[in-house]
Amino acid sequence: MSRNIFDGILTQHTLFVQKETLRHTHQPAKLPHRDNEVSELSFNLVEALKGHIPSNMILYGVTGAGKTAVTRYVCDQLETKGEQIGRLVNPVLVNCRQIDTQYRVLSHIGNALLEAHEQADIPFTGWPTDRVFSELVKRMDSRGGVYVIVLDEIDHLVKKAGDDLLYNLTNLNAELKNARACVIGISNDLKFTDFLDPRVRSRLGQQDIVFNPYNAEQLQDILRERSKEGIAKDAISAGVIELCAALAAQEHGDARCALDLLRVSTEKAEQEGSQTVEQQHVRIAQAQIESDQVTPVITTLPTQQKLVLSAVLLNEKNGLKNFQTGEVYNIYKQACNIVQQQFLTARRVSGIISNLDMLGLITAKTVSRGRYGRSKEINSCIPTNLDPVEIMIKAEPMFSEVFTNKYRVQNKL
DNA sequence: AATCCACAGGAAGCCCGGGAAC
DNA sequence: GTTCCCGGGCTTCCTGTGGATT
Repeated sequence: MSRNIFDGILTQHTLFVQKETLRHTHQPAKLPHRDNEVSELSFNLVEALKGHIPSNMILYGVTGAGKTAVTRYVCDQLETKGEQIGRLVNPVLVNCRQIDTQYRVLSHIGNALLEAHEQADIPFTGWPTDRVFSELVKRMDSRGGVYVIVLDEIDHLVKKAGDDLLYNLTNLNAELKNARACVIGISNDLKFTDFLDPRVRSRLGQQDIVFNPYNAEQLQDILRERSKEGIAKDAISAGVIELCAALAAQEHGDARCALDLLRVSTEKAEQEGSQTVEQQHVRIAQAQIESDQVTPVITTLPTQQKLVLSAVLLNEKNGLKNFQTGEVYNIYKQACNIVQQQFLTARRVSGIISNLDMLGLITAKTVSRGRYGRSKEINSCIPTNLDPVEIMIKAEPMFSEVFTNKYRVQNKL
């Protein structure tokens, strides 16, 4: 029998019992250090089980502080309890990072209300938005019950699409006859309500919960809890959990980051054929995660955005730092010439720079230089252990000419 | 106190590709 | 087919602005 390349790997000793439990998408049975938040949320949502309308809420907190996990946990329990006592409660979760326009959120909720065997029938485009809205109202009324609409990353939606949607959603109960609805917004940004119409703000923020970041000890508890289920007994050597927790605590207490670190460290140890996860594996994992996060973001950038980023990198390569928009724009135009691309207007490039900032590839801070104008201080902020130029050229081979000395790209003309 | 730089970033509108409805 | 919608990328035009310089 011929040897299959998977033979060796498949039978290799594994350190995982259940890898799923170490993913941040996994819904654990226990949520350590979030008892207060769970009870605050359920104290409000219990109204749904009584057939009343729960207050609208906003949950604040940095990424990986457990907002989404707590909400999903409470919603699951709520739905189950509702089934037991014969009250129809429908939680609908929407991630507004992917679903980020009014039309898309409404159609997503509308399609989520169908029975499992029915096909999604509100098209992703084509209808007028108000028709999607009235269809949604119709469906909610015909099914009845209480709807809990959870808008995750709501700040992202508001910054992009404004607050019309929130105005409509918080006003749903005026339209509904046979059903009831409440809205729960989840935000990373404490001040996002500044962008809201005052009416929406007062209706939405009836009750707020702030999730404080986890500290290192709390992160350790989370990791221990999950690894008990997910990783083989005694596979983790001393100090590993502590190290993962400490590194994640530096990253503003991000539990997601801590879990990723532990999972990838274990994967690394496994690949090495090691029987235990050591601290060195965590270091390797950390580098790996950084690279895995940044590389696809760069490679999937549209061409024009790649060119703008290249201009930033080129400036940096030439030893400059804190350069301003105009300098980037100049280099960008020359780079466009080299790769024979039409260049865009300064206004658009300014927008692209803001976008690259949001993606975390560069930092762009608006500063005033007095007489010398108001601009941005731009720097790339790609982890130093990565070579962004190499990633860029790999993704877009023709850009290599931009970075070579064959054509000397100069800063000032 | 007035000026003025070098932009920031909002608003409106164009064009395109997707689709629905008639 | 025609006419209507949505959304993304882009341009054009525009007003606004913090603080060094005059």
